[in-house]
Amino acid sequence: MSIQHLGATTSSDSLRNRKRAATRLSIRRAAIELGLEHGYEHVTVDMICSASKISPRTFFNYFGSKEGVYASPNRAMPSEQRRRTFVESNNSGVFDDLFTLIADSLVEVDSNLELFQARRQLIHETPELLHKEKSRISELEETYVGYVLERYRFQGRNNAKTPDLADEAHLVVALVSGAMRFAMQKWVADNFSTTPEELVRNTSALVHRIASNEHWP
Amino acid sequence: MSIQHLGATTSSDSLRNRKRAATRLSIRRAAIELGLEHGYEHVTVDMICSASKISPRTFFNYFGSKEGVYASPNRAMPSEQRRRTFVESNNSGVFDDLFTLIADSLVEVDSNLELFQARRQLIHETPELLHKEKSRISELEETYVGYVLERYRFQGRNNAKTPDLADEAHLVVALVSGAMRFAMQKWVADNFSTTPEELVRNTSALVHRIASNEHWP
DNA sequence: AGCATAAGTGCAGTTCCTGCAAATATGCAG
DNA sequence: CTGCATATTTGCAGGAACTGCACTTATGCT
Repeated sequence: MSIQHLGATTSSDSLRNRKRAATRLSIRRAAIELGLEHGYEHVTVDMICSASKISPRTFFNYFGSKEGVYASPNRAMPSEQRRRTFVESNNSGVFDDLFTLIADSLVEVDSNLELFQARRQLIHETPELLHKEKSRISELEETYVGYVLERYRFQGRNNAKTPDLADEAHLVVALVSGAMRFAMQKWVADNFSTTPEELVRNTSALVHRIASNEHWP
Repeated sequence: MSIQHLGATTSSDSLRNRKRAATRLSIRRAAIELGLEHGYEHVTVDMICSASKISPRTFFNYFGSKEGVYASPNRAMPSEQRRRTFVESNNSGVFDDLFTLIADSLVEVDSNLELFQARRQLIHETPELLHKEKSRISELEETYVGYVLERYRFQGRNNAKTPDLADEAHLVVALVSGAMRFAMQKWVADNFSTTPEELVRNTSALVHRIASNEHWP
């Protein structure tokens, strides 16, 4: 087995990989189209399969479950670059910085904008899928807790001075997640008309207003 | 059909109703016991049925789904009394008041404490059930948004002065939900050792600390 | 062209869940 | 106590999601 060989089979645009990607896309396209037409619960995987001309077994090889075909195809993880910026930033509060970080990583839009929006709409009108999407996001929460802790440590805070530092980090992430859910919901409700930047700005402003109405120190 | 008759059949402790409640309880007991023993995904409804000596069809008559048997049996809606107090209160900020309101309504413990804790533990160690529980809670969010808006109006705020008042209410609820998820997670992690009051106090204190570290007005 | 590997398929079987109709239990009237 | 209306439980047939396994087909080298 030569180096050539290795290079060829692992290259991301071999015939095989391109074909795989194309099949994957056509299945998702069919699934979303059928979903918007008949509603999620009235679409069977057999329908998706005949529409995209594959066997049910292949469908499950690709997506693992019926819901899987409607899941976000993004990794949604911030780049190392962004992570460092967040950890070492001191410009603004954790809340705003983390909110922006997550927003940026969510907004790396699908290659296909049309499909992306169709998918969003379907998810929006299907509570079951909406819940799944939410839990997918919250699975990353532990990662973000780690980032926040790194940032705290970078600022010189530690467990000796603040015994419940981990709790504080968890709560920050939980609060930001709440704000994020609000923002995303508003985004789909507005039919994606606002830019992510505006959205972030508006939400931040609202948070500030709420905070200033509390009797907090 | 006499009034006597009507009174008897609708009374909540007729033989029928008591029997129903007993069956319901015994099914749940069996399901949770099996869940803790084998893990949620390795429990089939047939197993639950033979353990509680009913037919599968009856199981679905009672709970509608396998997950249903593990769902919280509480309504988790605040009483009218509490609602009014929240709407008309002016002591503290919305955030703290809403957080307390929701916490109180969640904590009306099950009649059977042992079963309640067993259920909590099982949910805690079963991501799928945990997510379901979360979405069940978030279905009440619209109700809470209504409460917050009522409170705003009671304080003399309205859409004329604040066009995005509804957005503000939604965001408040989203933020409180985040804090609530944190608190509940901590509660199960601590094995229910802290009292709900402590939990609320600790979480509030953390929120205040976080807020004071932000550069908010 | 031949061959190793990857991708796709067929099929049998499990589990969750539903509709429908039949069997059974309950509680009241007479 | 007996019968009757109503509530509860059950059996059965079947649909849909999903998995494991063995088998065929396609791909990309040499």
